[in-house]
Amino acid sequence: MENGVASTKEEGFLSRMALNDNKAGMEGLDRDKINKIIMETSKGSKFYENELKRDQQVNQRITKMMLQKARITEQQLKKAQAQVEKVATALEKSRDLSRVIVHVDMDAFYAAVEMRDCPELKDKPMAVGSMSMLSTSNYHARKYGVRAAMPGFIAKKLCPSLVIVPLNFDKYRAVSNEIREIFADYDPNFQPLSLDEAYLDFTDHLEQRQHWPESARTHHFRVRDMTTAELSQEAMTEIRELSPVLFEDSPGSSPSPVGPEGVRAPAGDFEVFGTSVEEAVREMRFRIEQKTMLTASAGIAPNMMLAKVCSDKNKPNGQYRLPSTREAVMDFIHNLPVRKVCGIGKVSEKMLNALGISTCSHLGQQMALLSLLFSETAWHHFLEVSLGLGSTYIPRHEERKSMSTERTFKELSKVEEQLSLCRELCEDLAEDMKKEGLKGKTVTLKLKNVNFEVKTRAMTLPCAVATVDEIFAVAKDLLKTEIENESPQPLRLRLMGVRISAFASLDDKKPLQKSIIGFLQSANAASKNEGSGENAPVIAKAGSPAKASENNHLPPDLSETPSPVQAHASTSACAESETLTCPVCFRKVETTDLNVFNTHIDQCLSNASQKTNNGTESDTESESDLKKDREERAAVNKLRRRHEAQEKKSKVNPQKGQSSVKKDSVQKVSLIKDDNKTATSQEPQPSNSKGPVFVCPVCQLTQETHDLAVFNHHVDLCLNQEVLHELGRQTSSSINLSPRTSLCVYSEKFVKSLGPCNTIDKFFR
DNA sequence: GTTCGAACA
DNA sequence: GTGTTGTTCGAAC
Repeated sequence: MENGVASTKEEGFLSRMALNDNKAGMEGLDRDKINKIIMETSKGSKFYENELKRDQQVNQRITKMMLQKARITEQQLKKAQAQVEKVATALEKSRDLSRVIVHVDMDAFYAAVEMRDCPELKDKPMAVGSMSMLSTSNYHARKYGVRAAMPGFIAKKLCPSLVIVPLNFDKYRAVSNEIREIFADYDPNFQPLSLDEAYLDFTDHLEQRQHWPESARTHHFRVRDMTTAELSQEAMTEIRELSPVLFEDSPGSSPSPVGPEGVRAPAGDFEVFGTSVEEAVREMRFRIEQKTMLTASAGIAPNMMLAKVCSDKNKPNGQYRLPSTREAVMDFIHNLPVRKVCGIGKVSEKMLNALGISTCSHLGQQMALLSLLFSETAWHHFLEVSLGLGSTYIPRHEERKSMSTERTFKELSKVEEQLSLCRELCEDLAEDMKKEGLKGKTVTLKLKNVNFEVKTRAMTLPCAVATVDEIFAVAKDLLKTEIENESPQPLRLRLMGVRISAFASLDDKKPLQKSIIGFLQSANAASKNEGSGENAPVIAKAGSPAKASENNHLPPDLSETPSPVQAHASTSACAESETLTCPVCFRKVETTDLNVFNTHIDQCLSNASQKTNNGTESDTESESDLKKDREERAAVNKLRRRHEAQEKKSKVNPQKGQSSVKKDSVQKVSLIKDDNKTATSQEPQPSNSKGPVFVCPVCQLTQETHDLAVFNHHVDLCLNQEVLHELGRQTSSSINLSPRTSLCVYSEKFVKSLGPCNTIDKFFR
């Protein structure tokens, strides 16, 4: 109520830096004094400067919004109002008050666990985390303004006697498992939000509960569960004192005091809970407390949005039920600060405040305006909030959409260190991916420099990847590009992260993967037999049978790590086009079904390998087949030699030596060359070489690189494909190209190419 | 459809 | 001495 308005009239300090007292246990604090200390401690730091910048950006957004508002006509507003009413009517129709949704939230969870395990902390202001960052604080500390997401060193300024306890996730996870077991008794499909929070649908439980005998609603105090026979009254009192570790003055509805329905045995060793919602929830909280010696708070409401707000109402160690009537809901919403609503954070709050909106009823009053100033998704959400609506269905199990790992460190500017850190992150990520059996197509690199500026760079591959080498191949390229873009200045990093997303289900990929590996295996065997110089080692690396499925045992040497193309060659192929070209017979396969395509390749491969086997292991092969085979090889070698000759010339002078290249493309290449003539083809280009984009003269596609060497690789690659297709045209009608010959065309350059891996994709088209 | 920054929990 | 993980959205391309 009061806090919304306060941030609109901030004087001099950044609203985003100021104390966020939107948290239980933080009412009635001396905000001004606390904010002064926060500002004084922060001022001048890089972090502060960045926050200042971001605050100004938000202010600009607000200015823009206000200008937009000023241009809105009466007529527009009227029309908007009609539209809003239409949507509101529809929403109102869908209002469902029949579900009983509960949001449970452990009180100051990490801090409470630490206090439970170390009673000396009980009466001290304490927080869990480090000097850099606190995860949570106990209620003593909150009185000083110390709260979650506050750096420890600032907290120490606010409260010099603060005890900071390091995080112990294993412990919290163990407790979390304990409470989840209890949740499952009330709703087996409960949705955990974090280690200490969950949504539960109590509807079904309550229905059954009505028929439960008292015995099923009777729960014992902890002492009863102890194996030791009888505990003295003193011992029991002691345990009870330990239990609500948090506070003396809890707002109410604690699981222990008897409610109207509950029955407490005189000795206090068991309690019978009633059949109402409140009783059921109180029982759940009681059981949590008995099991973990920690308290929880809960909110009971007809939907998730409201339940979450309600669980905060009587925190700590309390619960609040919002009756399931429209009237009660609307009353509840009326003065509710918008910031209390899940999804409305400090930026949205500030923007709404600028429009004079601080409570949910304001929201309802201004909906027409909001519908003109905010996106559809945003104003629909606002409208729902203003009507007290939220989801009544708790999703069972949401599938993960991304997985990431990131690390903050003290300044890292050396390229080698950055690369090796990047690899470490990829190793961690790959390990996690393996645990969940995931593969993803999009790799995102996250960088934060010493000025706290965050950048993300992503690359989507045509095929899902999972191993260290595959992920690192992409992340490394992304990182290298950023390093190049910054050069000659170094990237001064304080954080690096790697994320993988766009998951493919493993079932989709497995069969095809087998095929490609088989493909490369045959090739490897063939190339060894043939002993054909340059190709052999490369093929062996990408597709040697032992390493094909798990090629994360490559040497850690950075220069030896595979490029994305190589990574793909070893794992997968994707097909998203309408027709697919078989890499073995070069015929177009009219399908988008990878399994069908796969079967086709398998067929081709088995034909081919039969031929190969026959050739090497039996004498039954006909002369003509042998001859054909030799012809194929001769053709491939001839084309390859021709291409190599062209390539040598083009390395020296890209304009020449590419006879098949169209004129206009050549001009583009020469333009690029002029721009880069000072750079050697081996070294990353300095930032001043940004100039024109590279357009491949063969495939006509723009290449995302400023490095001529990289670009050359790509052109080589395309030329190789030309060779392939030329060969394909020559042979598709009469000669069935065997895997070993077609594999010869995977020249070293192809496999080593740094170019984007859609080249492989193209190959399969 | 992809990429990227931003907001949010 | 200002964290980590994951999701979602909107804008730009």
